[in-house]
Amino acid sequence: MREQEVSAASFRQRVLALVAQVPAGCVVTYSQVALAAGHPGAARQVGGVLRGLSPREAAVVPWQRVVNARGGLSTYKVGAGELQRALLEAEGVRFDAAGRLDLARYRHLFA
DNA sequence: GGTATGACATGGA
DNA sequence: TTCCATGCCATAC
Repeated sequence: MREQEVSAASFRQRVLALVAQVPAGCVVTYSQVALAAGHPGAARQVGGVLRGLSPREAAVVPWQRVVNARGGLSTYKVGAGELQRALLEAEGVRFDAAGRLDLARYRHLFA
């Protein structure tokens, strides 16, 4: 999606476009996505968008690369958390004993 | 069009 | 550093 199209899209569309930009092996926080989408403070809605992803969208958008500010996973669906962690580890992201990843190391910054 | 909801963030204890 | 309460705001009903 081009930048013009992104700016004209709804918050939901922007979130999907932004998350799609995150390269493998990197992650971003909900607040980062909200800010980049032009709605600072709407971090909660980022989760709301990902919550309602259709199976087809979930297959295209790397939703597993979106984590909370503590570097932890916040998936609400039982099982999704394990899947998310497995996907990230497959991309080279390591988790510590507390189940959190090193944001300072894996965080992706939007342009 | 109003109300309820929620995959978060942040500050204080 | 962890736990609780409060604020925020687009979506879904």
